[in-house]
Amino acid sequence: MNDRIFVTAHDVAREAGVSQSAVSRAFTPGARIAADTRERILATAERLGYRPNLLARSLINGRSNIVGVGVGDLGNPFFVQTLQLLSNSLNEAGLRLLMFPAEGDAGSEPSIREILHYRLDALVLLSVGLSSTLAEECRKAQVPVILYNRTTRDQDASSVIGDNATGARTIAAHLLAGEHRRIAYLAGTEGSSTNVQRESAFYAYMAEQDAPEPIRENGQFRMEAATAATRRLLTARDRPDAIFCANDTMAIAAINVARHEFGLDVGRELSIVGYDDVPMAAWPAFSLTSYSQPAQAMVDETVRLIHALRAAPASHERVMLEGSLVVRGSSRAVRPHAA
Amino acid sequence: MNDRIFVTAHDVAREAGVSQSAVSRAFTPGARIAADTRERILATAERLGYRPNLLARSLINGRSNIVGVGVGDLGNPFFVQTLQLLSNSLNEAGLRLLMFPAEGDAGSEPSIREILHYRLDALVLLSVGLSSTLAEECRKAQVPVILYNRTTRDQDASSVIGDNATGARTIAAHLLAGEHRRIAYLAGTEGSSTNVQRESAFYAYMAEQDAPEPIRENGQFRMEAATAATRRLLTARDRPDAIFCANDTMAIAAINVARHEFGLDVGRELSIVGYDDVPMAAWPAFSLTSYSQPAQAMVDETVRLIHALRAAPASHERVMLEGSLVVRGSSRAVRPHAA
DNA sequence: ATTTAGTGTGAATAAGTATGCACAAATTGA
DNA sequence: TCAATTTGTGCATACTTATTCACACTAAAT
Repeated sequence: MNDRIFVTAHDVAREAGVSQSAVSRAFTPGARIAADTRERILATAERLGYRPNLLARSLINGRSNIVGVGVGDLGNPFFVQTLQLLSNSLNEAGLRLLMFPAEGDAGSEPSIREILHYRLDALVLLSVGLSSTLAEECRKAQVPVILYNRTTRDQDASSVIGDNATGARTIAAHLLAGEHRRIAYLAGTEGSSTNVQRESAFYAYMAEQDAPEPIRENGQFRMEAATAATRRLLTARDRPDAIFCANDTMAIAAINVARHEFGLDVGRELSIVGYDDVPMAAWPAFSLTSYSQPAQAMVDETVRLIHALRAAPASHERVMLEGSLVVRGSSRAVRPHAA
Repeated sequence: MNDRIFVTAHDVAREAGVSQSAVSRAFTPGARIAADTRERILATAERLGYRPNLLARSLINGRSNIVGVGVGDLGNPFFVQTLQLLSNSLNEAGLRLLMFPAEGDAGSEPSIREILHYRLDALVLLSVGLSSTLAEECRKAQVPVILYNRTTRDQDASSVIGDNATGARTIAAHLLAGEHRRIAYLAGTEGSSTNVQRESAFYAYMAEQDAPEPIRENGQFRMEAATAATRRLLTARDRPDAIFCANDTMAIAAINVARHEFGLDVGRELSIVGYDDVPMAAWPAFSLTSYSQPAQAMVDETVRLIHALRAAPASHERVMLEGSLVVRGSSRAVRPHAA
């Protein structure tokens, strides 16, 4: 059965005329070993094609140098961007990225449960919810959890998020400055902390300013649902003249519908604002006004947290980072000069 | 140092009054163990929060159930789509996905080399080249390599690709049918098999039909380079009336430049055709004519290959799948009715 | 009743590496 | 020169689980 024969430290030891311990030390930075012995061992190892078996190494020191990353919908460019940045940062930090789908739908949680037992250094969930049973599993398996772009009431998990309240309020102020009369809110997944924070801050600010209550539709943070929701909004009698979409994916769907199905001049007849400031938002085809999330900074914080949690697995920390409003052509910033 | 205490099979054994062997057998499907003993052990394990350590398990049976996936530029939606599909398929097949950046740039190869020694079941490279030294490393480490959307002369690697020659010829025929007079080819990364195959088939077909030789620019398969290349093309005196871009990412960059920087009516004044048929190509904002790659089928074949290579690591297989032309608004299919 | 086959279990070992401990050799200090 | 320290190395063990072997026992068969 086991027909794959690998070169082991013993093979190298025999060939180089040393003990297996010496081989191990040659590959362990800072270990006590003579320089020339080390050289000879490394040369022999190179010649035989030996590299330490990382599984065995992980088995001994109890940590795998692997970070689990659960991703939801990769149709969302914000996750893709995050995944790219995270992949690079983890690699530079000498950590491996074990990726798995974690849609929160059927069949995903068993997968997470399985993966937990790789002695993960940490589990990062990208915009994925943390069920209480999963939290319990992680606690049992002693795997620190970091929620990315989401929080939870559960105190066992760390999180890295943007300042959604400030973002939503800034956007509300921007839209009100443009003197829009009928403003809609295209919500993300109901119950997700991200949507709850953006929505409540948005509605609260509108109420503070005595603006009429926004029309509400739900786009699930996804393109298809947002497309349908935008159609409903634009078909309704009291069609809005501005839509705040809870993320950029939905905003781009909204632009597509408004421009190509309803022939609207986005930015003049209808303002559309998104959230995240994904790279695509800057494309001239969309020129989407958006509130940026500092993706690189959020990833940096995530990696810092991973290191911190390796030292103190039981601790937890909640990080919140600021973004900024990026005004582009999809929204008018000031009162229109002609009615 | 090792302050994370885990529940081991011994703990469960002691608690359940059996031996460690019995615990192992309780978790090994098909092992000889009495049903009631098994039940009792599983219940105890559940109570103690025990799950087998997958690292130790992998160490023993010599395979990790982990598949390494090297990704290049995640700015390319085709890779993102592939990654999403692959992630789901591997998960369903009980395999884990270890992702790492493999741009082919500096600093990436050491990472691959490191990762190889996780006893990977296979290494899948998404549109990433396989250097001869890396091929040698993989051979030494007995890790089968699968090149996805690329091939190599090296006979040690398996590959899954689309039929680039047929695709390029079909596109050439499509453009010639539209009676375009000046056709440009926006090339991908020089030397990549994907670009070589598309380019040579495209040029060969044009020559066969006695069409003038295409203008050539290089866009590196990337958006930024393609943007600059398109500017050069459209600024030149003999501006082309059609551009075949070697992938959709470059085609979308070309559309952005043509439409928003040069004010061209894409599809009437200038035809733009891509390759891959990524989801974005269907958006009305682009409506990009493209030659589809059967992403799901390619991923299915990849997973099938992984299983085949687990059984016979030394073998290799080259799979080529057919796509089809998807005509949309960015190109005219027939002769324009008015000159 | 006795052999045969089969079942369930534990002891022992193996997978490949890291590391504490002991000891020899080399170096330092007086 | 001798004690004290430092350096380099090997031996043995540990990490955790899967699996072979041997043994006790039950059930079937003659």
